[in-house]
Amino acid sequence: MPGLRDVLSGPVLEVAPRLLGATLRHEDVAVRLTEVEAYDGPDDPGSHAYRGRTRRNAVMFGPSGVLYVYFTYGMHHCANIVVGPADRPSAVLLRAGEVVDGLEHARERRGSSDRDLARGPARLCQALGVHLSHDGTDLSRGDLTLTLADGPPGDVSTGPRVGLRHAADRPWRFWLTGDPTVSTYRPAAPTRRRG
DNA sequence: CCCGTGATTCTCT
DNA sequence: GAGAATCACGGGC
Repeated sequence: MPGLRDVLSGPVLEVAPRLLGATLRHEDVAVRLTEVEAYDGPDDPGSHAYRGRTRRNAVMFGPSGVLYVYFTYGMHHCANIVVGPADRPSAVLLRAGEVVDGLEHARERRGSSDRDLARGPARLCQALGVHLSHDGTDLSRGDLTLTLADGPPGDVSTGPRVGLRHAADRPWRFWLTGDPTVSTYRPAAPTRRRG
């Protein structure tokens, strides 16, 4: 049976759907992933890595199996799992999940209905208590761990990515068909010009 | 639909 | 450097 690192080092479009049903745990809270999105290396205009390495995206250029966390819109954190071969900066954005352990703690952090605890990339981070200090964390040890699902999680759907201005139409979003914790689809906000 | 919110990145100098 | 645009979002109406 291949190890976590072996699975995650494959091509991002193969790895992303395999992360559905996997469990990401931070201390007492665990989330079963129900929706993810692929960002594929230097040729993907939607990826943070598209314009090369910066301080923010540096961990995308490192080994697979670590968490890439960034802060955006002045208030939200989003988490990705770095995947693919080491020379290719690819990652899988964790868009939504179901809280399967530490429900009380997740409720304290979120103050929402149970369905919405991790329904969206920033909500997922908030429910898990993941923030910038976790950027670059290795997921195979420590208090932040990823466990792959034992078998196929069920039907998987594919569709366009959410909220990007560039290359959103690539059907690189994967989710568990019919799962209620999958995020609501919001197309990218139109670019507003200052007037 | 609107808009908060502030770090990051871009585009000039 | 400075100033401006951008932003893989979410809550509220």
